[in-house]
Amino acid sequence: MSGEQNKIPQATAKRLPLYYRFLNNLHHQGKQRVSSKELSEAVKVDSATIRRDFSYFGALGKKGYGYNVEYLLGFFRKTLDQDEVTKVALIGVGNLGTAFLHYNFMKNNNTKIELAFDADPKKVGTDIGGVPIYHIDQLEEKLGSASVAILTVPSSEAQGIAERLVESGIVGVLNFTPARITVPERIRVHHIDLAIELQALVYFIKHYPLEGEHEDHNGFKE
Amino acid sequence: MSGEQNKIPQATAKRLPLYYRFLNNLHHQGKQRVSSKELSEAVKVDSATIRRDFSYFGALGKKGYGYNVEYLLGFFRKTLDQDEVTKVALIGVGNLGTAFLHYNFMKNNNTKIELAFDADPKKVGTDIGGVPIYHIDQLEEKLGSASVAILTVPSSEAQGIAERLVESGIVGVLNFTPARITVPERIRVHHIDLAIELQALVYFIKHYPLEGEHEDHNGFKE
DNA sequence: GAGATATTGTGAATAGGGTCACGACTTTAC
DNA sequence: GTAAAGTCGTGACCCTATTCACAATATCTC
Ligand SMILES: NC(=O)c1ccc[n+]([C@@H]2O[C@H](COP(=O)([O-])OP(=O)(O)OC[C@H]3O[C@@H](n4cnc5c(N)ncnc54)[C@H](O)[C@@H]3O)[C@@H](O)[C@H]2O)c1
Ligand SMILES: NC(=O)c1ccc[n+]([C@@H]2O[C@H](COP(=O)([O-])OP(=O)(O)OC[C@H]3O[C@@H](n4cnc5c(N)ncnc54)[C@H](O)[C@@H]3O)[C@@H](O)[C@H]2O)c1
Repeated sequence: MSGEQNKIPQATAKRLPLYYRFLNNLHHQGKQRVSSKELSEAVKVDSATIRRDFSYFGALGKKGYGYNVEYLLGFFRKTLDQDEVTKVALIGVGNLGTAFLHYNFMKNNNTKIELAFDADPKKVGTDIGGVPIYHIDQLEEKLGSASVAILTVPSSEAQGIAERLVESGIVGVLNFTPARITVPERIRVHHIDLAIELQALVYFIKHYPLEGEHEDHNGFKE
Repeated sequence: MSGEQNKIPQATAKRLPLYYRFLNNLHHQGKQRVSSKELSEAVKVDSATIRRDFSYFGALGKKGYGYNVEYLLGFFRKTLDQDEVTKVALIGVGNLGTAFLHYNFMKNNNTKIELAFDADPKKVGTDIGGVPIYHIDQLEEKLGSASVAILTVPSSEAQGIAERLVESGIVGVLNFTPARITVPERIRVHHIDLAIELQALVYFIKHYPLEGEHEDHNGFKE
């Protein structure tokens, strides 16, 4: 069922939502055609990479012309959305979790946070941005057909909750806690570790200073 | 200054804060030695990769023994510049920005959000988690020696603010907006695009379902 | 319609990381 | 002291992704 358009590299798959978003922008601006070069400037991805990415889906463009925005958009809509909304559950309505709920995650895409869980009785029973908050004790009972979970609980709770989620049929986890959770191999876990992202950025700045390609050395002191 | 221990792969550099964090845990647990295999299980990184990562810094371990936790920790502290705090400014104290300020970013590391900016007069003048919030009009005036910025403004504002930040001497940006900003080459920008992370996770689940491989992949000889 | 120009799609080369597998060395057991 | 067990550091290999560079093909100009 899902295995037909098979060989798309993962790196490409991660860029698809980005392309999709920018194509939407272009479409709203009334643009009818776009070249890989233009798109490259907008999304900051090399134009050859864009052409290669698109080519995995066949010949979507026309030589000497570029790509038809509307056609491309329709194509991505089918490819990304699969006209099927994935239900997402959010666990841990604290600082981060609340922000995500308010963001009411996606306007034009295939995911929706349908429900949330917390251990705090003050939060249970309320809703944020239309998403109801249940008590974590009701996890198994309420989870329903949600297949993806966003994990924003304290890190000490992460492993235990992850196990319950897996038991309840979740197949993907977006883990914002610093804990590295252990789950069966069939479960996909993506870590987003904000503290590490910041530390890594600082490390790169200090250890791999980017040269401004112009020779103008303005005061890099030792 | 920074160019001596040069050839560390970026992938390695991104894992260093992770190692550091787990080594700290081990140290607090009173553990004195650790093998790459043990560490591997904790951080979910292949043990050969860990050894390779460490080896870029020289021979930090002892054959037949493993690594001395305290020594390794001291080494990473120096390498990651834990002693020297990088000042960070946060721009846009909305849902996400507020969460970050409350998190009071890092306990055991080298970065600190020192100040924040927003355009909303109701927020200006207050502080969150001890971080003062200034008006965005005072950006140039107050920014001081902050060298990194966290960007959590509406995406329409991102490019304009980024330009002002660059003008004011910022060298790194952690961009949480969906906008792809254009900056001089010497500026390092890391994008964290939460919507895309979620979409990509969903895409992977649908198109690359992980088989629950019962066969464990411990291809150890014998 | 012809020549100039634009742009794709892709083979080939390059870059970048991850993993295997084993020699070298250390520690542990007895 | 000797043998067994444990673990590192790394050469060799493999895989994935990126980039170059160009033939093929389309559009545009007049
Ligand atoms: N806020 C940030 O900026 C930030 C940055 C990086 C990482 N993180 C990580 O994200 C996670 C959440 O951070 P936060 O700032 O939102 O923390 P928080 O303390 O504000 O929120 C945690 C929420 O989880 C709830 N909770 C606690 N135990 C629970 C359980 N067993 N089941 C269900 N809910 C439970 C709490 O009631 C609370 O609402 C933490 O692991 C943190 O380390 C946060
Ligand atoms: N909240 C989320 O979960 C989430 C998820 C993914 C991406 N994002 C992105 O992160 C960014 C922030 O999201 P948010 O939910 O915190 O939005 P928000 O609207 O809650 O916050 C934006 C803040 O920026 C301030 N602001 C507006 N214009 C400004 C300016 N010119 N200078 C300084 N401050 C200004 C506003 O006053 C507000 O406080 C957005 O670009 C959003 O797309 C947010």
